[in-house]
Amino acid sequence: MDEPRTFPAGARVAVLTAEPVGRPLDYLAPPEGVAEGAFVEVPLGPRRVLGVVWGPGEGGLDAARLRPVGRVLDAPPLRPGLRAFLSRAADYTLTALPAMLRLATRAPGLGEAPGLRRLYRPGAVPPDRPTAARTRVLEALAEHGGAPMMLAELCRLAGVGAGVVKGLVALGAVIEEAAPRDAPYPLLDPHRGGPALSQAQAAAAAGLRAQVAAGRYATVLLKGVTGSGKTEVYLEAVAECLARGRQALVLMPEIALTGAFLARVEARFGARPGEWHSGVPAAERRRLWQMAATGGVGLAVGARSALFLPFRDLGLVVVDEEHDPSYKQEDGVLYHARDMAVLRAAIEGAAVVLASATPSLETWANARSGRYGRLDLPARFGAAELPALAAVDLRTEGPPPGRWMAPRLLAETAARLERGEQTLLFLNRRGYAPVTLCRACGHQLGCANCDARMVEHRFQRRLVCHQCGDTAPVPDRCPACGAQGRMAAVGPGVERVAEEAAAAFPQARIAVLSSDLFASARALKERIAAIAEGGADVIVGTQLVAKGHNFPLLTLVGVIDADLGLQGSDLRAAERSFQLIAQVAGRAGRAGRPGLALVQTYQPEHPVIRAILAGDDEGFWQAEAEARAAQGAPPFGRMAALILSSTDLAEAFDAGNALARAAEPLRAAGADVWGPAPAPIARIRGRHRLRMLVRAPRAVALQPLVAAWVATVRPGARLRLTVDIDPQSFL
DNA sequence: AGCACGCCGACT
DNA sequence: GTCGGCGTGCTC
Repeated sequence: MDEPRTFPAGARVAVLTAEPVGRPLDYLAPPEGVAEGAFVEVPLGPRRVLGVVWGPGEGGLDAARLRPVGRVLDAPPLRPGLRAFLSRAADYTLTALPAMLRLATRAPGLGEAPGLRRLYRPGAVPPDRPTAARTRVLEALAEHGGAPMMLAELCRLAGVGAGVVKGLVALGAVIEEAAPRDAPYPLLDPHRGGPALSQAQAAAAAGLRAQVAAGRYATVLLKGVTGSGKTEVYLEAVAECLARGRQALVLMPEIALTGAFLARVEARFGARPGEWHSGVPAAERRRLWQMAATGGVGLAVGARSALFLPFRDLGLVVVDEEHDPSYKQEDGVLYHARDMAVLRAAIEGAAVVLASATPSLETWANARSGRYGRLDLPARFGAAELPALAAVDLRTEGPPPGRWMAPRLLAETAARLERGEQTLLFLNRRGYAPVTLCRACGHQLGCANCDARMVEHRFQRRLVCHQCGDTAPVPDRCPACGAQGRMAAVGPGVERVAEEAAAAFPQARIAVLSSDLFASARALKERIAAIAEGGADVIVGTQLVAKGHNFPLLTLVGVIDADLGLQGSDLRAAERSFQLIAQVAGRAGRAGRPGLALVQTYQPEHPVIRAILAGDDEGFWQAEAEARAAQGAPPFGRMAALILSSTDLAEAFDAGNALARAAEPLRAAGADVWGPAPAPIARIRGRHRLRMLVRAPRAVALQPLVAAWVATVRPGARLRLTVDIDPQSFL
C-alpha cells in the first residue's frame, strides 16, 4: 500500500533533524541509497546528528555545498502516518518541526545497533554427572516450557550461580544463544472471557466495538460516573482492536494510575501491555518503541508522550479521564494530548474513546453537536450507590478560627473511624500554610525570584516557592521589621489539615497525599496501593486523590474548601471546580458501602456548588456552554496566548507594544487582541512576564494569522516569546 | 543547540 | 598592540 519512496545514491534528500534549524536540510543520499522515513546520521557543522529522511531534496542550494548522509541507522523508518502527524501537530501548535520530531525520537539508543543478549534453553545432551545444582537448572528450564531464559532469571529460579549454567553450556546440556534484546511483548488474548458486564456496560461496549470494527476514524465520548465500570467497557474496545490485528493505545493523565490498569489488563487479556512514561527504565522504553514500530506490541499504556510512539498500525486510542488538565503539556512543546490524540487517530484511521465522568466542555459540546458520538453509563456497577451529597455552610456551622474542619465533618469522620472505614479530606493546596506573615508589621514572605508567596512545608521544615522550587528556612525573625517570634502561618494546606485531624483523632492513622511528598512515581504508586488496602484511616490529599484512584474502604469525603477554585477570573474556573469536586466526591462509597460527601463552602447557593449537590451535570454543562458561547470563548471561539518574558521588563513591554501595533490583520479577520499586560504571576525565576491574548471566531484559521503576526518581532538574547494555542492556564 | 565570526575593554 | 567578553547568525 504505502510503499516508501527510495532515493538512489547521490540523490538530493531532505533530512529533518531535531536541531532547531527549523526545516529539513538537503543532503546527498548515501551509496546504498536511502528510503523516505529512514533514520540517518548526518553531518551538521562540526557535529554528526540524528535525522529522518523527510522527502526529496528541496534544491535551492549549490550542489557543491551538499554533504552526504553519514550512515543509515538500523532502526525502523518513521512511517508516513507519524510524519504527517508531526507536521500537522507542528502547524497546529505553532511549534517548530524539529521540536516535534524530538518528541517522536525520544527512544533511548536509537542510534545503536540492535543489541543482543544471551538466552539459555535446554540442550540435547544430558549431563553425565547430574549434580543437584545442575538438575535444578534443567528443571527450571523445563518449567519454563523450554523457552529461552535470561541468565539472571534462570540463576534465581534454580538457586545457582552463573558458573553452573556456563558449565552446562560447555557440556552441551544447555544451549546459549544470542537473541535481539528487544523481544516482542507477550500476546494479549482478546478472546479470553472478560468480566460479566451489566446491561448498560454491555450496550456501551457493543457500541465501542462497532466503532472499532468499522476500521476508520471516529471519536466517541464514554461518559460514566465514578465506579460505573468505564475501564471494563473500553477494554472491550481494546479487545476488538486486538482481534483485528491492530494496535491500541491507552493514555492516562497520571502515571500513578497505570499500576492498577496494568493489573486489570493482565486479568482481562492474560498478559501485561507495554508501559510508557518517564518512570519506565530506558531499556524498556527502547523495547516498547521498537515493538510499536515492528508490531511486537498490541497494547501500550502511557502518559501523553506515548502519543508519539511509532505504531505500525494504530486502530484505537483511549484517553482516560479526558478532562484532566494534566493532558495539556505546559512547558516545552505546548500541546493538548486529547486533541492531538484525535488528530493522530484521524490520520491513522483509528477510533478514539474519550472516557470521563466529568468531560471537558469541549468534548461535551462536540458530542452534542454530533462531531463525536456519545455513550453513557448511567449507574454505578454492582451494589454500589452514588454518594449522598451535602453542603456544610461555613457561615453558620463552620469551625472556630484557625480550624478547618466543621463540627459536622468531625462527627462524620469519628463515625467512620468507629466503623473501620476511611475518610478523605480534600484540599487542593500543598504544604502547611499558603501565607506566612509577620504579626508585628504585616510583611508576607515572598520568593526572591518570583512574584509568589513562599509556602511553608512543615515536613521539610522549609519555605518553598511553588513557581521556581526555591526553598528557604522558616525565619524566626521578620526580615522586614526584625520582630522576633511574630511570624505566623495563615490559611490551611494539606499538612495543616492533617495536623488538625491528628489532634482531633489521636488514635487514627493519617496519611497525607501530595505530589511534593514523594520522591518518585513508584513511591507514590506504592503508598496509594497501601492506603487502598486499608493502610490509613484518614487521607488528606490534594487534587492527586481526585484522579481515578480506587479506595474501596472510603465512605466519607470532606471537601475542605469548595470555594478555592471558584475565585479568580480563569475561563475554566467553574468547569475545573465542578470536575474536581464531583470527581473527589465520587470517591466515596464503593463496593456496596454507601458514601457521603460533605462540601464545605461559604456560598452554598453558587451555581457550581448547587449543580454538584443536585447531581445535575447536564444542567451545569448546558449553562456553562451558554455562558461560553455568549462570550465567544472556547469551544465556541478560538484562543491563542502569547507570553513575553525577559529579565528586562522594558524590553518585554517594547516587544509587546510592537505586537499590539502589528495586530491589525488579526482584527481585520474578526479577532480580538488584548495586552500586553503583566501576567498574574508577573515574575518567575527572575524573568518578567507579560501576556497577550487573541480570541477569534471558530471559522477563522487562527494559526497562520498568529504565525505571521508573531514573526513581526524577533526575540533577542534575553527576550523569549511563547505561543500557546488553546491555552488552558492563564498564569 | 553548538560553534563560529565579529567588534569593543584590560592586559603583556 | 593582543586576548577575550559574549552578542548575532549559520548549519545542507
